[in-house]
Amino acid sequence: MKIVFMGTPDFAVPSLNALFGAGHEVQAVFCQPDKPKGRGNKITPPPVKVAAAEKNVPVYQPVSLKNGGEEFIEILRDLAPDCIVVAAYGKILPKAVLDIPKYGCVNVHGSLLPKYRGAGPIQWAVLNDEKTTGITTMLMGEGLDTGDMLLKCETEIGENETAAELFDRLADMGAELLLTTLEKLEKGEVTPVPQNEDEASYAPMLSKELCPIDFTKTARQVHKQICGLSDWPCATTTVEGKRLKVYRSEIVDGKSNAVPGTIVKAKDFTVACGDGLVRFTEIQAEGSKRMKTADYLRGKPVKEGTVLGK
RNA sequence: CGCGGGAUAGAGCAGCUUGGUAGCUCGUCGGGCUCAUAACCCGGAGGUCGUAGGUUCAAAUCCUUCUCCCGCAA
Repeated sequence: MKIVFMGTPDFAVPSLNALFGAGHEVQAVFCQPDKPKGRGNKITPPPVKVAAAEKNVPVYQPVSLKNGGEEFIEILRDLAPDCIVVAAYGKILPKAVLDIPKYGCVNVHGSLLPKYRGAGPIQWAVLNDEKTTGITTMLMGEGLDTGDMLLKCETEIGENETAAELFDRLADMGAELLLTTLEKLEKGEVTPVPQNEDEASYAPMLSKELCPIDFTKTARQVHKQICGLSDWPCATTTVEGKRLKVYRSEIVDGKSNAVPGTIVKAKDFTVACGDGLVRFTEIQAEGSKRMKTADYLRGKPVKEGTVLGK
């Protein structure tokens, strides 16, 4: 098929590469403009742009497809793709674009729609302690992730699985499901199913306001917060006034009457929550690298009785 | 030129202010104790102190260059 691909972050890269691998003709790639990022505010190209450049595919980075994006819509009309594939592109496509391809615009979304529409479906599924999540492919409509569904693929979320790990798994699953979807779409073997609006929920982009750990919550809630925010933006607390990022944790059997946030076992960084205990297993201190908690404690032991977050 | 922290043995750190013997916790190897052990005791190996210069009788330490890593803010 002649395909135009639209996507921006890492999540979209496996899908793009899958299109190449399956022999589709990728005519062009659209992604967000390069943005200042990280230390020193260096201009950084999105991962999809890098992946496309390796294959020598033309890359377009319109600021908008709605206002002032007419020239890009002309480009799309001239290319006349059979299908536009969208994976975490980060922009709403106007109807003028949706109407161009013969087979429509196919979106790869990281949740079991209609749940978790929006920019952060994978992380929110972990944060909310969902047992399963998955990938949904759909024909895009004008709303935010509201289009008719094509295929789904479900997977379990591991007890200690971080959002980053799930993210990688779903990106690969999405790539696979995308190929299947295109195949069936071309053969007319798939019937679009409307989403049930009553079951819809919204998963907004994560913000750093979610990061500070509230130890008065249950151990399970704290644990899932840590998993869901890892690697980014990452759950945080403080030790003796210094910031500590927590990348991984485990729920520990047992109870403590200590004030929530108290380190009850210094040897393996077990902390009391409102109900139950959690153990940090991978952390990062200010100015230091991310490391296993055991490594951290060798150089900077913590004291039992220390209360975190103060 | 956004702000700041860092690079020392396989791992994590201290030492730097006030230059002068390479230190701690752990791992590793050997030995001992023990019914036994991830516990305890004794001993050993292992480091161009990130790179390149400078100052000095002498630099991990003071000055400058470069590289890499990290937090914050966007």
